[in-house]
Amino acid sequence: MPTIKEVAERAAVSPATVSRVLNDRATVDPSLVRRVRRAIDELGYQPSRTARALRTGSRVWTLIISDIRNVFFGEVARGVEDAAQDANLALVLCNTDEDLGKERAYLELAAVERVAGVILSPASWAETSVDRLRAAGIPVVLVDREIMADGVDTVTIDNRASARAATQHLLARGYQRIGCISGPPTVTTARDRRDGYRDALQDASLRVDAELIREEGFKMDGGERGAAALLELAEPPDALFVANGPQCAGALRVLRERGVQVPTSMGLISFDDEPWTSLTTPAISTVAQPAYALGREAAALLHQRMSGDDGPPRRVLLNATLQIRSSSSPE
Amino acid sequence: MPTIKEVAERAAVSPATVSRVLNDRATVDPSLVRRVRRAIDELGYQPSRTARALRTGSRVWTLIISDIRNVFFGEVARGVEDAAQDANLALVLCNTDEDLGKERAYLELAAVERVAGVILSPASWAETSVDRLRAAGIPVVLVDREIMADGVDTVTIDNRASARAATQHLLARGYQRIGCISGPPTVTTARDRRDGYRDALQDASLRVDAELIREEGFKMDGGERGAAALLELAEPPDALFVANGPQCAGALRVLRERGVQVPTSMGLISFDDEPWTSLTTPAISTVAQPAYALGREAAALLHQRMSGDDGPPRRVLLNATLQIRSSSSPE
DNA sequence: TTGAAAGCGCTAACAG
DNA sequence: CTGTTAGCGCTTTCAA
Repeated sequence: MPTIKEVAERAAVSPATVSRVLNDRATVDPSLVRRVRRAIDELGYQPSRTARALRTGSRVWTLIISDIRNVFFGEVARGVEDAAQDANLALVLCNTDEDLGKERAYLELAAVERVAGVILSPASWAETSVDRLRAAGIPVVLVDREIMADGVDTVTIDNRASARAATQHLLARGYQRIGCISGPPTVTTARDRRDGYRDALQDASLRVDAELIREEGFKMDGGERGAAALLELAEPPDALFVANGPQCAGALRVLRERGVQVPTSMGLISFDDEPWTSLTTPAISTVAQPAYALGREAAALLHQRMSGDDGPPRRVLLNATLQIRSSSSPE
Repeated sequence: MPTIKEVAERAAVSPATVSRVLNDRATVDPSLVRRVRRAIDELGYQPSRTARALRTGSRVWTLIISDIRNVFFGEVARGVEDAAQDANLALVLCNTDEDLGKERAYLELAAVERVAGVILSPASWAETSVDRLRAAGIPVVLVDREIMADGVDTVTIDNRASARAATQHLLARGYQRIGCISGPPTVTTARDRRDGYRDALQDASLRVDAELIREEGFKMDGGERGAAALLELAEPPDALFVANGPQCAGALRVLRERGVQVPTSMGLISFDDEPWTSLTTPAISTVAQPAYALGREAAALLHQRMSGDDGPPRRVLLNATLQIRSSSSPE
């Protein structure tokens, strides 16, 4: 791998001049520019990002998501990725699998590497800390989920309102006793979606029955456990509101196994409009989140912060939409 | 952020000694070690990986996958990730979305960054080139798919044999006219699965009808197009062999829209045992790939190469298994 | 066993 | 406009 020095020698200029050409500084004589460019081509020279980073700081963003198998985060990642490419930044993707230990390690790594910015979908509201990053002056944007510490930019949807709308939809269709499978209350999306569910019941002057609410892991097996528990109730629900896509797959599997008919014996609506939700029989009603847009929006915010914007922390809300299909119509 | 120099001053030693302690060189006096360790703790010192990389090369692996929304690659990534963590290496994940331009950019980036190793699921057999990496002495392992250039380690399943087994299964169940939806023939998995399908027909002394083979993109819309085209044939198939998970979702959507009954009017078997395949009605028979294991295996191979193993190129084959469900039983 | 010094490849001040 | 010089933070000779 040729270095800047070799290019300089070949072009018979100093390394500084090569550096200027490389960085499009206007103050170089056109004839020298040409000579340098030629030397670069002939040698197939590529500046070392490592060396450059040592001087100027990195051109890398870190995106830390909490579950790579959840299609939602895949879409978020694509949004961030496209934005990063537009901004000529490299993107490092990390997956915590909802594990606080892994998350800590990745945050630490980002701090140590002095990356240019971090987009994070935190594994927990109370325990996830971005202090190390902020202390190091690295801008952080949260996506999808929030944390306790304030002053951090976030991009989310209005989870509570969307959950409420979804639950109201079930009620409007005539379901009477609605169960809720949500995620760990240590995660804001889980908490907010559960609260939105409650809101809807209260709007309808229905009692909120604690045994109808199951807070399980945000993965497939969580949905399985939640559905199993609700079915075993003395008075089981006649409809289910489920708080994320993987959980919905799990819940559906259990309903199938036990021969519970959807939507007649059990109505169903879930967060996350994964591709397969329109393929089951019946097709599943969902809350469709603008996942790609969430990613892009978070990236845009991060970019602003990198460019020196130090205005007050922003909280961007995007709109989710109900995707009504047959799983939520009793007849 | 404190530097090695500040630690050295505080411990009243030279930076060289701090470096030795940092790297567990045996040749440091125990009392000095203690002093240095203390200084490190007190300052909260963390060595800069950037600076270190400039001297010693990076401790980063790059994993380049071709479609982040495909659950299969999510599992592969988890396998690589866990292995990387065990080996105390950072992992950078890149997604090409099957785009050769993006792929080229990521490969270039990996070369320029002089990463410690690359695991790649190439977007194309003929056009993907790892020459830049190999010229730079960076070890490469291919996962899931192969490329034309030889001498590169690969970890895959036996796609041809598995496709053949899947098609044979449909034949054994009595389907007579089997259609094939595969991916772009520029990708080895697509080509091999198509060939395996052909093998099965030939084994059964059936004519291979070219119009029954659709080679589309490896994403959902590819499956939609393939299924639509096959249904419009003068003599449409009575069963479908589909070459990947996203395509299967697309194909199924089209069958639904047109009211084609699975498995009675149309048998179905597909590669990739995605979580939802057991949830549709009927549940879908699949070729289950050991995705996580593929990732781990590729990582293990890369690790060997990093450790100086320069034996002949290896070709690791893992076993896939048929997951038979109701979509492939005509009665 | 330890320290001084050089250098990884690049950029930025400062002269000229 | 250009070159010289210094230095980013670390590791690694080489001497002592």
